[in-house]
Amino acid sequence: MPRVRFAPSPTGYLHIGSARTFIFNWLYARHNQGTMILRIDDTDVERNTQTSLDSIYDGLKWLDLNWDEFYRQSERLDLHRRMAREILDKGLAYRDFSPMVAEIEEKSHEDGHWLFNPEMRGMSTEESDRKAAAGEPFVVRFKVPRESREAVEFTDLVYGEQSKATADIEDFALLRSNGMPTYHMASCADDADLTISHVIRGQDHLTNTFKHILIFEALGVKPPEFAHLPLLIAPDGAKLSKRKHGPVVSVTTYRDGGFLPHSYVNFLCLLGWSPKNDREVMSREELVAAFTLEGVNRPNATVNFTEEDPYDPKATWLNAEHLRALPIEELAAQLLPFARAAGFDASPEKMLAITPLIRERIRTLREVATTADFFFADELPPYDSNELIPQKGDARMALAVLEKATEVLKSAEFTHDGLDAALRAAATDMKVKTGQMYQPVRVAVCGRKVAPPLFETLIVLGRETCLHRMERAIEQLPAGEIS
RNA sequence: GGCGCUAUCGUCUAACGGUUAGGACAGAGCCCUCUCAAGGCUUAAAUACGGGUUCGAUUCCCGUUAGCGCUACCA
Repeated sequence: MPRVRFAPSPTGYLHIGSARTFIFNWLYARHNQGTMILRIDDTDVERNTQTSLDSIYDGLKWLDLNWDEFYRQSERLDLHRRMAREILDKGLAYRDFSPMVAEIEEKSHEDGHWLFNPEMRGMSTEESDRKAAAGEPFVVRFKVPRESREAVEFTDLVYGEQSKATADIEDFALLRSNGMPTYHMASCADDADLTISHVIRGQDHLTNTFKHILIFEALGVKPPEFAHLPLLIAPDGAKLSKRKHGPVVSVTTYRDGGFLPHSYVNFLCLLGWSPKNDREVMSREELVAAFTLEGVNRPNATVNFTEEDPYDPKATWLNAEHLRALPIEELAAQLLPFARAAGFDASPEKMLAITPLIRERIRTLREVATTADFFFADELPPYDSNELIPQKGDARMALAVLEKATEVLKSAEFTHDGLDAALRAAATDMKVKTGQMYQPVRVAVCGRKVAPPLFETLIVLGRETCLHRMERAIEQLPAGEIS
């Protein structure tokens, strides 16, 4: 039974790349009847925030993603320290009493690659113990076995055979001078203790993996399998970041933008993974059934957003697809809060009546605001009365048509067939094309030319509202041109 | 700088040595039609470059270039 984990550090809101990492872990676990573990990697006390933690929970909840076990690293510090101590005692690590380098830049400016401080690495155990006992601050560093071993190797389930010369791995820290474990130490200690079988994470950790293998081996533990995921990048080629790309990197942007949680999960899955059979619109069950690590691609994937449109067009299209696949009742229920947020006095009944009319005209839930507005307005907002004039017609025709239609609507049966027959007959009667009949009526009741099909719209609006709006339209007609 | 990873239409991707290099989104056009959508059809659009290996390379190897990642007492 595989055991996988998603281990975010609560230092920002839930990033879409993190969300995807969770999803791939989750799909792997569900596909293989394994265990999904959520582990909060909060060893960096300075940068952790409760807001960030809340955002992670909110995002996962919205996406309807669950987990089977939960841990917080901050509650497991004893374990991390004990394991670090174990490595130190085995002589596989050493204390480094060098003062902390203030400037991060300092090291990177050096030409060569910093590996270790010979003085510290070579210090005798006695002296090291004495200095430690005297209270001198130190970090514990892993003693990378450059003499005894040529390279560290492993097989990545996505990227294949990996190898790195020990000569290229620096003596990384295990414990900070304040006693807190570093990410490498805490992560490996927990992965070992929680018997994680597969570590599925971003490719930015690929080169860290060599260090992690060293830690597992020092602990006398068999390393888990590793599967690294291609990164999500912005159209400008850079890694997605809030500072540079703004809210597009947050999952809440999509939630607030009216995306269905599952369609968004579907979209994220298609970034860096493919079922290899051209399937794109997939249910959650289908994703679980189709997901394998072999299907994960190696190149980074671009999230295609622009200044004008923060949403990837494919995400929008997928959302429209899922929207249409929803039962009317379900869609109406999803639409309701967005309608209310737009300031509409929306009742569930009315929403249910409108939903079939807009279902194929909206791509996101939020578009209910611009697509269904006239259904909810008591009084239509001002519109250009010239729009009432039919194609190849004039104000005189508009007036005639509107008056005729008003008569028809007073008595017509308010059903699709009833309205169709009555209005069509009226058009024939007046010797105008049906379009010349329908368009003025549409503008009169909707306040614009672009709207759902006319008869259904009239039915939902009801006879009374329709007649009122027709009356208002006739009043608004450009008077001068009529006589 | 060092080390690592990657490279197919604008974007997401398929083709695990032999295809007219396929699909989807976005774009263009046509059809359908009471407008707008939805739907149908059509169209344009790619193997980064240079060497090998091979009867044959998108596919395997090497190099170049480019992008990304790591190189912290961040994760």
